[in-house]
This record gives sequence, C-alpha cells and structure tokens, in this order.
Amino acid sequence: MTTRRDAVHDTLRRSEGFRSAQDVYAEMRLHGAKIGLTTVYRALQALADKGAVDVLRTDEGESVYRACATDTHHHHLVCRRCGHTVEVAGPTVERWAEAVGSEHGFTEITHTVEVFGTCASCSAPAG
Amino acid sequence: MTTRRDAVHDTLRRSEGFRSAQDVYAEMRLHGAKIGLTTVYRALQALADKGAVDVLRTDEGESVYRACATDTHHHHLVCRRCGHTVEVAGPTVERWAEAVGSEHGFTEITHTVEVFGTCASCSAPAG
DNA sequence: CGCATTTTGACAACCGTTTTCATTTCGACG
DNA sequence: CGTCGAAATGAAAACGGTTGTCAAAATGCG
Repeated sequence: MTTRRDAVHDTLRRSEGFRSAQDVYAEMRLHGAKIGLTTVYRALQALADKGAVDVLRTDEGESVYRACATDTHHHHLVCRRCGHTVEVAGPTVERWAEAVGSEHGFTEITHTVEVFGTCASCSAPAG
Repeated sequence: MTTRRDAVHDTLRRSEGFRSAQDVYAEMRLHGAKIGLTTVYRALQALADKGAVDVLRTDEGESVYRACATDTHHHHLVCRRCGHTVEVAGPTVERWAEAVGSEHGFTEITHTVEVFGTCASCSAPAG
C-alpha cells in the first residue's frame, strides 16, 4: 500500500527545486489530496531511505527534499538570492574527498558539498 | 560588557571538538558559572558572526560550535563513529567550487564541505 | 545619585519533526 | 463475501532546539 508514498513522490517530481515536507503537504492539500502531514513525513523518509529523493538541510535546519533527476552522485550550486539550483557533477571534489579521507586513515568516505553563490541574473546591476 | 561572551568563548576553547549550545551551557553551569541558556545562544551567535567560531549543523539539525583553531578557511573530516575531527585544508576543493560557480555565472561563491568517514581506530577489526 | 542604555536570564512561544494511538485499509484465508 | 491480523494512516500531543519576550540587573554618563 504505497499509494500515498507514490503521490508524495509525484508531487516532488512535479516540483522544480527542493521542497520542504510542509511545502509538499500544503501543495498536496491544495490539489485536494487527502493526506496527513505525518504521512508526508513518513513517505519522504522512506523515499530518502530508498535513495529516490535527495535530502539536504537548509541553514535554518529544515529538511528539504527533491526527486532525484539523475541517479548519479552530484552536488548543488544554489543561488543565495533566488534559490536557483544547478546540479553539478564534480569528479574533482569526489577525488579530493577520497584523498583527504584516506590520507588520514579514514574509510567509507562520504561527503556533503553545497556551493552557494549569486547567480548571473541576481548579480545583474539592475538587480 | 562582554564578560559572558568571553566566558562562552573560553569554554569553547577549552573543549576539543564541536559542542552544542546546550553542551556549552551545561558545562558552564557545572563549573559554577551563572549564565542563562539564552545568553549562551546569543554569545555563540555573536561569536559566529565575528568569525571567532566555526558553526556547523549536525544531521539532526542541531547547531554545533567550535573555537577556530586557525583563522584560515578549512573543512572538517569527521569520523561517523567516534566523532573524531580533523581539520583539512583543501585548495583543490576551493578552486573547484570557484570553477563550477563561475562556469555557471555565479559570483561571490562560498561553499560548505563536510567529509565523513570511519577513522582508522573505528574501522579496526577489534572495533 | 539619578537616568538612559545595554545585557542578562527565566520563561514562554515557535516551529519543524517525531511519537502516540485509535481508526481505517488491505491482503490472506476460509 | 465475511473475518482476522498486519500495515498504513492521520489528528493531536509530545519533543527538542532555538528564538522571542520582558522585567530585572548591570553599566555608562552627567
């Protein structure tokens, strides 16, 4: 019985950037879906466990989710003004993380990388 | 009147890894300091604003603070088992972040990088 | 000392998230 | 089709870290 979970996943797929659980919940309700906040949280967690969605934490500590566009490991370049997000693949940073890790005797290395900046449109003089 | 703030800073300096605000608060109370949790939070925020402490978010969304050992930009390699932390400098990743950013027209690029792994002692067979 | 300003801290409010628990739904079996 | 048990659901309460409120205390200044 994963109808709700699928609905959550669909909602996420139809969204563009990262969405918070409450966001997803609000949108589903708007579209008339009968679903509870609890279920949205549970669906999102399950989806994240499966690796079907990306999860990251905002600076405010809120978890935001996004349906994976690609199944390959990637990072995000986020505009701090408008939130515009670009997925970036970074073999360089992957290797770097591996290198610094093993250099210090660490194994099973994972890493989180978020790059922030001001995108072209937002840094345009007209602002 | 920054006695409290200094006290918070000192407490952080005497600590080894990253400490949460509540942690710092608890320790200060243990040592007999008369200080409120609110003040610890405010001091920590002020310190972070000044750049006197590192801040990062745990997976649980808790903010943890650490007195900066160095004043140069660096990242952290954290053992997911024991929490052991190594400061790593990464010219490679700095350049990479700059590169992917400007490649997409982003300016004023900043980045957060956390590398996780299992450290040598924790991955030892004896466990 | 008297007064304005800043800092402090106990406590309540907030907010996102998780837990609880009673109800509903689904699947299996007869 | 009816019944039972397991799993899913969701409303509401609990939780936990953080922030806001506001009155009291400390500080600076004349």
